[in-house]
Amino acid sequence: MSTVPDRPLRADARRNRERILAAAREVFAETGIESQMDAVAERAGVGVGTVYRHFPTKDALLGELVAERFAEFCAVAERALADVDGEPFEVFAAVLRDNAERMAGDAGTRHAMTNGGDSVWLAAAPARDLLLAQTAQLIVRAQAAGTMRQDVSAADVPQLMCGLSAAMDVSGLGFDWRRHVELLIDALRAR
Amino acid sequence: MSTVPDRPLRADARRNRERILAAAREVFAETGIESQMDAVAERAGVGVGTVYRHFPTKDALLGELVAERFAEFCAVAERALADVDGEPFEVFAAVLRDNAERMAGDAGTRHAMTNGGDSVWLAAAPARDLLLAQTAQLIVRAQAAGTMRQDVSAADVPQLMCGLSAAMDVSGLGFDWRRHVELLIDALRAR
DNA sequence: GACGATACGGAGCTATCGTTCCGCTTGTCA
DNA sequence: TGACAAGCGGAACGATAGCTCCGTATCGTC
Repeated sequence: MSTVPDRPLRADARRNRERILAAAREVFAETGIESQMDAVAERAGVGVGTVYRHFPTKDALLGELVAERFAEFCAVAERALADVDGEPFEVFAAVLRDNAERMAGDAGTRHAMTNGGDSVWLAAAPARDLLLAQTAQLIVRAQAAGTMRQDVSAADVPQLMCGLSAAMDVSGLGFDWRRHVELLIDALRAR
Repeated sequence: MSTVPDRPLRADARRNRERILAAAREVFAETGIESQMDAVAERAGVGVGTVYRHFPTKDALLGELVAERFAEFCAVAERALADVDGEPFEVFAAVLRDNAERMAGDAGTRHAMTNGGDSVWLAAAPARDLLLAQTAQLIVRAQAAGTMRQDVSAADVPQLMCGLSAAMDVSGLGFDWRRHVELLIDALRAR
């Protein structure tokens, strides 16, 4: 997972690495995955060469960002799992809403998910696996409480969420992703 | 709306136009929107210049294909509207399943919808508007029958279907679009 | 069958963008 | 403070892919 250097980085290198990641988050979020490496470098106040010193390819940089985002999703799910008082289906629904909100603010990850190559996914794979396992636990709880459809499986969720995320980018008029999430949540609710 | 020439095309030109469209459908469906114009030309047994004579830009060609697909969707919806005997919600659901099936077999339109520029949508706009109107009618019927959620609006449908279509392309393991459609249909069903 | 308009082919132009290369700078450690 | 490794900058390279240009071929008409 990600690029963990053997030796500690020099102070300026560490600083630049963070700057590059921050710049990449911004630039890709604004202009999408098509943004150029030069744009990332410029935003970071750094030369392109420096970007490539830290991330061997564009996909590696994208992968790092996606991995970070998935780590966030995992943290959200972790907190939800720790909540043993809330109604299980509502806890699950809140996770979906939260993740959707994060995706809505991050065009970069959205584009990377739908257009990025396998290499992008590779970097995020461990976090994705963890997230799937956490999702499965949340589902089991809600099903035990009888408030979620019994036939829902953990695999349904990423599929629906990927669809949601992609729909956010369709350049049609008046797409309302909050409405979309609610419809998906209702689809999974027991009836 | 598409390129309707003022004068009738010469016989060979008309033949080539059809060949190019057929080739484009195939190539884009197989390799996605990233396929090169040269590949389309080769498949059509034609030079690139000829492709550009018929379609001024790649987007124009893509737009034509998307417009054709939407025309198909409209035809499906038209037939559904003519069916006054079937249970209205099931008639509506059948339209969704049918359209999903068509999208599943056409990577070109899928990619054009999610990655194509506004110009691609422009060509399909009239068909899209018609489809939306037809969808609205199908919805009204099903709601009148009490088998569809009362709060569903016509705008919900393209949003969900775009998401479905995009999810088909996510390079994760074992995505099952048929399952996805059924979940969406259930989301809209009255409870 | 001949002539003009229409259409074709495909080599090559051009712009874009990821990536590399190498001379220069800066941090670190003794 | 000096020396050396680590890091930096950004011009330039090369591959890709959309698109153009124009000499040649084909169609429709008289």
